Amino acid sequence: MSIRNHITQQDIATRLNVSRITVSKALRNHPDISAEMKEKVNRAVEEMGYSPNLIAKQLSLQKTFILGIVVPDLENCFFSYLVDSIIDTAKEHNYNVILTVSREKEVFERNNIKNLIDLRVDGLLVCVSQETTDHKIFEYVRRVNIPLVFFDRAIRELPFSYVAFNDKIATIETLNQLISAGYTRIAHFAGYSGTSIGNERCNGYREALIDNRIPVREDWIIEGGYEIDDGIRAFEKLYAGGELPEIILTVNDRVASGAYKAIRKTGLKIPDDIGILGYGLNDTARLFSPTLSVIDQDPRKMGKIATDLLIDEIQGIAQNPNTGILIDVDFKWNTSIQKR
Amino acid sequence: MSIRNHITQQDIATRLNVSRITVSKALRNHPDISAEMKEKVNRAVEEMGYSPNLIAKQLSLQKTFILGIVVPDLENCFFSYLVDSIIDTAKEHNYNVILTVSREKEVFERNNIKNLIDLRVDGLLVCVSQETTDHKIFEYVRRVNIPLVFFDRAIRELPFSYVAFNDKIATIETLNQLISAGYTRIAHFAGYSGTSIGNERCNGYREALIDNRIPVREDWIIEGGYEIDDGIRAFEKLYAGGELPEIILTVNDRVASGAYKAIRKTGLKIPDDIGILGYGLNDTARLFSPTLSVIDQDPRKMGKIATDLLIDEIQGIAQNPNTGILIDVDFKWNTSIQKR
DNA sequence: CTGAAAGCGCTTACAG
DNA sequence: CTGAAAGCGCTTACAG
Repeated sequence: MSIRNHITQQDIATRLNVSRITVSKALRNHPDISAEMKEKVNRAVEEMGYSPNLIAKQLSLQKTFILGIVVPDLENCFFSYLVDSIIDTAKEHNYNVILTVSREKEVFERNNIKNLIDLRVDGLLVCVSQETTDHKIFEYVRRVNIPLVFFDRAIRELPFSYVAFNDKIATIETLNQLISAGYTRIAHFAGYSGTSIGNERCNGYREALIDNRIPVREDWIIEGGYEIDDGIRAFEKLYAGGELPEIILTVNDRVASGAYKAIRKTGLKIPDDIGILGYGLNDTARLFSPTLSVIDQDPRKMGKIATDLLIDEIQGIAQNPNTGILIDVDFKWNTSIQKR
Repeated sequence: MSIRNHITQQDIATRLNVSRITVSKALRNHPDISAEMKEKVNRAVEEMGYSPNLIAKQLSLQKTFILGIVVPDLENCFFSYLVDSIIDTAKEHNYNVILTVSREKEVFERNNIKNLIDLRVDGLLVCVSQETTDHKIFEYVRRVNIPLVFFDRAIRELPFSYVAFNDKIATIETLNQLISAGYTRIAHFAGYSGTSIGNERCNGYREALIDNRIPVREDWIIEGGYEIDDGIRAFEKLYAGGELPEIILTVNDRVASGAYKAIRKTGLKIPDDIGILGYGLNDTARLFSPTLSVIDQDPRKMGKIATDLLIDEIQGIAQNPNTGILIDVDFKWNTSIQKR
C-alpha cells in the first residue's frame, strides 16, 4: 500500500499563518482577499505543489463537472470518433468524462447508468443498446432529475432530448443526385429490416426510386447483415441473378468491403463495370481502393451537438429539455462511382 | 437549474428509526448488524431508490476506484481498441475510467495528468505524446506517489512500469517466415527515422535481411510518412526506379492503402504481380481487397496487461513498480501475399 | 480585509 | 447488537 502525499489548504494556511478559509478564498480569487495575500498563496501553491482535492470540492459543491457516457461498442470507429468529439467539447466547458461501454447488453447499460448516477455525474450521454426494451432505469434517471441526452439511437417516447442522423432524407438526396447524373439501375444490399437503421435506409431507397418513377425491383434488394461476409454473399446472389445494376448501395462499409472482394473475384472492375457506395466514415472509405463513395455520417458533428445540448440542460440554459435534433448527412462522391 | 433528488443514508435511518451508522454498516454488510436489520435496510434501499453517494465515500475512504487514462489520439482505431480493453479490465476489478486525450500535445498531456491527479484517480495509464520532452509532470506524479503505467510509448528512464510491442523482433520473425517461403526481394516503405516506431521497424527490416544474407538495397527503403498519400508517393518512386520487388513491407495500414491505390493505377495485380504487408490491426486489414497481410498488433492484449499491472501496483501486489513488458506480435498471412 | 461555524454524505475506530 | 464522535478536504453564508 502506498501513502499519498498531498498538500491541503490547511498546510498552506499554517505555513502562511492565516486560516484555511483565507486560503480557500484566495484560491477562488474572492474579492474579500487582498492582492498581496493572493500572491503569497499562489506562490505557496507552486512551491509546495498543492493539488486541490476535487473530490472534496465536488462534495461540498454538489457538482462534479463530470459527464457520464454509455456507448454500445468502442470497437466501432464511429463511436470512438464520437467519444473523441464528446471529450473535446466537454473539455471546452471544463467537464471531464467517465466512459462506459454496454457491449449492446441491456444489463451492462443499466449497471453503467446506475454506477454513473452513484458517481454523481452532472449529466448523461447515452446511445441505447440494441437489446434495450425496459425503460425503468431511464425513469429512475428522470426521477433523480439528472439531465440526459440520447445520441445516435434514442428512445423517443421518453422525455429526454436526442440527436440522430437523418438517414432516410440523406438516402433520398444521395439517390436523387445519382439519378440526376443518369444512373437508374441501382441495387441495395440492405441490413435487417428489423433494425431501425436497416429500415430507415431501405425505406429511403424505396422512396427515392418511387419519387423518380423508377420501378423497385425486389430481387435487387438483398437483405443480409452488417458484416463483410454478408456483402460477399449478397453480391454472389446478385451476380447469380444474371442482370447487374450500375450501382450498389450497401448498408455500411463492411458490407461494401465484402462486395469489393466478391466483385474483384468475378473479374469485374470498380467503377468501370459497377459502382458502389455505402454509409460510413469518409476516413474509412479512403482506405478502400478505389476510394469508397459514402453517405458520410459525421460522428464528430453528432458528438458536439449532443454534448452542447447536454451542458445547456445542466446549466439550465436549454429551453426545452425534450428536443429532437436530426443531423443532415453529406454524400461524398469518391472514385468507386464514375462521374457522369 | 435542476434540483437533484437523492436519498441519503440518513433518510433511510429516519424511516427505520435507527441511526445512520447502523444503516451505513448494514449496507457494507458489517458483522455488527443483525440479519433482519440488514434485510430491512435493503428493502428500504429498493423502495426509496437509494443511490449511494460515491463522492462522499471516496472522500472518506481516500480512494476513488477510478483510473485516469491519457491517450494521444482517439481517432486512431488502435487506441480506441486499447481503451475499450482498459475499460473492460478495469471493470473486472470494479474500477471506473476517466478518459482524456492529448492530441499529441505536451501541454494537453501535462494538463490532463494534473487534472487527473486533482480528481484523485487511484492510478494513471499514459501513452506519451510524440512531442513530450519535459519530465517534470512525471516527477510530480512520482512525488505524490500515484501509480502510473506507460503503454505503447514509454519514457523508459523514468521509474515507472511500461508495456510496449516488440516491433523489432516481430519484424524479424515475419520476414524470416517470408524469406523461408522463398521471397527475397522485399522493399520497405518506412516511416520517419526520427520516430521510435519508424526506427524500430526499419531496424528490424535491415537486421532480418542481413541475418539472411540478403543485400540491403537502400533504394528499396523509401522513407515517407504515415498517411495514404505517403504510400502513393512511395510506390510511384519505387515504380519509377524500374525494378520491382516481390513484396512491400509498409509501415502501417494507411501507407499500405496508398500503395494499393498506386499499384492498381499501374495495372499491376495484388498479389499476383506484387505482395504487400503492413503493421496494423487485422480488423482494418480485412476491409482491404484483397485482405492486407498484417503484423498484427493486438491492442486489447496491451490494454489488459497494462491495466492488470497498474491495479496490482495500486493494490500493492506488484513486486516491482518498475517492470518493462514487451508484447509479442503475430503475423497474419492474408490474401495480399501469395502462398508459396 | 479576516475568520468561526456549519455543512456536503459518507466511514471508521471506540464505547456501551 | 447499536450509536456518538471525529474526520475526509473543501465551500458558503454570516459576523466582526
